[in-house]
Order: sequence, then structure tokens, then C-alpha cells
Amino acid sequence: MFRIGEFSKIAQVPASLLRYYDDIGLFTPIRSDRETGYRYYSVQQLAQLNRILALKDLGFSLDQVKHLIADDVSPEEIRGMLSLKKAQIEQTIQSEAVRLRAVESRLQLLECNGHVPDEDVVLKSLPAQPFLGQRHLCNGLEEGLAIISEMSRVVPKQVKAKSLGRFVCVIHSELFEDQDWDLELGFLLNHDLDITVPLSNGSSMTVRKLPAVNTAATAMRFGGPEKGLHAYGAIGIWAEINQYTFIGPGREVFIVPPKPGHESEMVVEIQFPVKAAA
Amino acid sequence: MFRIGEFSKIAQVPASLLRYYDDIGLFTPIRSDRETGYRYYSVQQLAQLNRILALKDLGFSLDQVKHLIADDVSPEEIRGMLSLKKAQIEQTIQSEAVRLRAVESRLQLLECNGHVPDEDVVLKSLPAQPFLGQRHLCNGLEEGLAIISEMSRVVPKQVKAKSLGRFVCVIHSELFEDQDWDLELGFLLNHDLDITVPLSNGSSMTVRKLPAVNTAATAMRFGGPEKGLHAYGAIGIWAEINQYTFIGPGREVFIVPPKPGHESEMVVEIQFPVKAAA
DNA sequence: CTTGACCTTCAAGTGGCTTGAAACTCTAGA
DNA sequence: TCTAGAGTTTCAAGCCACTTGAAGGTCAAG
Repeated sequence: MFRIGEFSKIAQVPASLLRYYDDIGLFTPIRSDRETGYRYYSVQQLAQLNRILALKDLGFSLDQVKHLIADDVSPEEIRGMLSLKKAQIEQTIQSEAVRLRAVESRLQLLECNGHVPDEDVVLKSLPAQPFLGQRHLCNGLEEGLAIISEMSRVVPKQVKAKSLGRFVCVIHSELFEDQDWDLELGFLLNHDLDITVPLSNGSSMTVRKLPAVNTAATAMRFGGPEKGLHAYGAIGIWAEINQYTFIGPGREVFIVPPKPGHESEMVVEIQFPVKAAA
Repeated sequence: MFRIGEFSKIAQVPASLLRYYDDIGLFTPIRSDRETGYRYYSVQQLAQLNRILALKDLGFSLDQVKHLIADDVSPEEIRGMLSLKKAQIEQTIQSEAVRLRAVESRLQLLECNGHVPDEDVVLKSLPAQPFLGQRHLCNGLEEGLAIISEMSRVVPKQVKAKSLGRFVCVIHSELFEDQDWDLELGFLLNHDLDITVPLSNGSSMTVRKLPAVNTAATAMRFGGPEKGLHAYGAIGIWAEINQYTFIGPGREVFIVPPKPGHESEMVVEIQFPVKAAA
């Protein structure tokens, strides 16, 4: 029989830990003096404690450890928990590796430029969302702006303000083409609607579901399309350094939409579906 | 200007997080209404928030992020923090890999035996400690027990109880030799002393420093040396599966020393210095 | 003017402990 | 037998990065 101090020295754990484990009912001394409250531990309990510490070291929570050391746990259940834990650890290692790459790329940027970049790329996940839009081949900025302008006039008359989300531009053409952009322009919708909106050029906007995106690399652009290069460049460099590849059409979400004559005040979030390169 | 709800939707973070960041002074809205307390955020603040989220994603604490986004941080300091973070992540990956091996080995044991082992191996670190002992070539259990018996009689007369630690046996000979064990027997000391204790065979016990051990694989043995095989086997199997190698003489620390005629009640902690195999 | 969506503050809970205060108990030496 | 000092007790609070919930105030559409 040892008092808590000696027992803690042998087991190489702080006495406060033993008191804590007693409190939460994970590991109780064989005897607790009624009068004085002193805790007394037996040598056999060293083995018990070792088992607890070993399981904790594997990464199990104290609740899980408590369950695992109970008598009534079948080997199958133990195997299940171990397999699960194994998968979790593999997952952790994966994401830590990604983090490591991110830190390294940040360091690399710092070495090259001598200062931190002023635009940050952030990973987000995007939910699937209904979208009222139309696909166009635009060959020029003015044409695009004209369409946006018309849609902004026409659509709010047909759709309740509650249901109307932000204006979005889906970019189907390859990046860096100077003209003949293949764009899908329209509005996100907050509810499923079944409408079509005719436009002046004879075509009409229809509803389709924009697919969810598991991971999108996003960046903000403050200003009109002429500032596009900056934000696109940031994402491109980021993807190269962090070893991500693009896996679908990018989107521009208009946070602050362009007002005629004040296009430089617009704000856009650029979103590109990406996936970690193997 | 956005209210907290819209801003949180754009930024894809819960509003509670924005309130929390406001509370701790990490990210404050550009305007807070005096009357109502409502928080108002600007589009520009999306970029600010992105920077904060990006830094947090790299693994920095909120205090560190707060420091990093302050204006007066030199690129050198930033590089320092990034390098440190990089090292920390590498460390994490290392230890997670070790954990993974441990979980896998546990699974493997389960597959082979069909049940969990009843003895657990635990890693500990041992401090350097003065040791009053003597080296012997013993060829038999009785000889060893006799020496232990004599030491237990003689030493307490020469050393104050306060200074006297546990009885220890350092095993210099290779494992699994059946006889002619090369053993160092004696007591740990709690204070540096400069004494020698003569023994009946003409030799005497002297003080030396037992070196510290960074990582030792330890297991408990309940019972006399005849039970040794079990505990030694457990450590051997453990080392093989977890890919550790032995890097020094093992020790037996007598938690419950053998009393003549009651050797089966003794309890020993077996400690082997190990190191992770590259 | 009402309704309901949105916002506020404040408090408490999460996990796995550690630290500290105030008070009590034990044991070795005088 | 007494006492000093080491060891022990309980209880409370702190750590980090948040989340959840309660109770109540604000805003905009219909």
C-alpha cells in the first residue's frame, strides 16, 4: 500500500493526475480513508494504471479509456475502436502534412518577396445551390457588363427579394483567354423555384443546380475585372506552391455588385474548386 | 456594411466566432452601434478576416495571430515564427506516426491472440540518480538472493532512511543467458553521498551515478525471477512490433523487495533503455 | 402594428489537466 | 510526548478556442 506521493513517483505521474482520475472515476485507489480522506494504492494498481496510460497514449479520450478497461468489452468492439483510431491518426497525419506544405510555401513566399502577400487564399466548402442563369459567349467586357445590367433590372421583378441570392459568374472557358469568354451569368437562389426569365436578346434564364464543391480555393478581388489578374495570380501561385490542382469551372461571386460608372468599387470573391495533388 | 449575420455567411464562419474574436480583440467590426450594440462589418474586413483564418489554419494560436497581423512585425520575426511552426508540425507528424505504429501493433496483437495482452509496456524517462552498488558475476538465483539479503541488512545501518531509495539490479550481461549473469546490485540514493559499504565477501559497495535514460520501455513483473520470462517477453515483443531497439543495460527496480521465503510476492519494474528504430 | 428574423449580453460547458489556497495528517527527531 | 516540516485533503479557478442557451432588445416586411 502506497500513499499518493510514493505511488505517483513510482508511476512517474503527478499526484494531481491521480486525484483527477479518482474524481472522474477512471482510476480509484483500493482504499480511501473515511476519516482523513487519504488515498491508498496497491502495487497491482500500477499495472492497471499502466494499461490506462498506454490506452491514453494511443490517443483515446478518457471516456473511451474508461469504457475500454471495463470487463464487458468484446474483442470485436476493441478492434473496431482501434481501427477507427487508426483511421483518425492517418487523417491527422494527412492534414498535418498539408499544413506543413502551407507553412513551407509561406516561408518560400517570404524568401522570394521579402514580405508577406497582401491577399490571402482561403479554403472553403460550398454547398449545392439553385441558380437562375444563362450561358453566354461574351467577347468583351462591355458585353458582359451589359448583360449583368439587364439581369439586375429584370430579375428582381420576377423573383421575391427573399429568394434572391448574390450575382454569380461561372467561368467555363480556360483562364487567360483574352476574348470569347464562355460565361454563365445569373443569381443564386435561396429556395428551389421553377421559373424562366426571358431576356431582350431572345434567350432566357433558367434554373439549374450549381453543384456543391468540397474544397474551393477562394480569394477576394476589390475592383473591376481589370484587377482580376492580381487575385487570379494569387490563387494560381498558391495552388502551385501548395500542390493543389483545379478540378472544375471557377466562379465569381459578386459581394458588392458593379454599379454603372462605379465598377472600381465592386468586390468579388473568386472561387476555384481544387483538390490536393497526390 | 454588413450586419454580423450576412458577414458570417459570406465568410463562412459562425457569427458566434465573430463575436468571440471581437471580445478578445482579435477582429473588431469597423462600427459598433452605441445604442443597440449591433456590429457592422465592411467588405474590406473580409480580406482581414481571411488573413486571420489563414494564419490560424497554419496552426498559430490566436495570440500569435494577433501579434502577426500587427503592423510592427518585421519579416525576420515572421520567418522565425514560421520556421518554429514548421519544426513543431514536423514533430507532430513524427509522434503521430509513432502512435500509428502503436495502434497497428495493438491491432496485430489482437488478431494473433484473440484478446488484449494483460501486461502493458509503458515508455518513461528516467532521471540520472546516484547509486550505491557493486558489480557481481552471479551464477545462480540463490547467490543473487543471498547478496540482496546481505545488502538489505548492512546498508540501512550506514545510510539514513531518508537518503535510501529502492533496490535496483542493473543487468549488464546479454539477455537469455542461463547462468553467469553480470549484475550490478544496490540501492538508489536520494542525495549525493560519498561512502563505501564493505561486504562479507571482501569487496565493497561504492557510489556512482546511474545515467539518465531518455526513453525506457518499462513493464511490471509480479513474482520472482521465475516469472521473468513473461515480462521480458512482453517488452521484447513490444519492441519488435513498435520498431524500437535496445540501447543499454536494463534495470530491475524492486518495488516490493523479496522477503526470504516469500519471493513470489515481490514486484519489480523492468526498465530497458530504447530508441525508435530509424 | 405585428410578426418573426435577427441581434445583444452574459453564463456555462467542453477536455484534460495544472496551480494555488487554506486546512488537516502523519512521522522522525528532540 | 511534543513539534516541525513534509505530505495530504478539498475546493476553486485557470488554460484554449470556442459553442450553446437563455433572456431580452432591434429591425424590416407585410
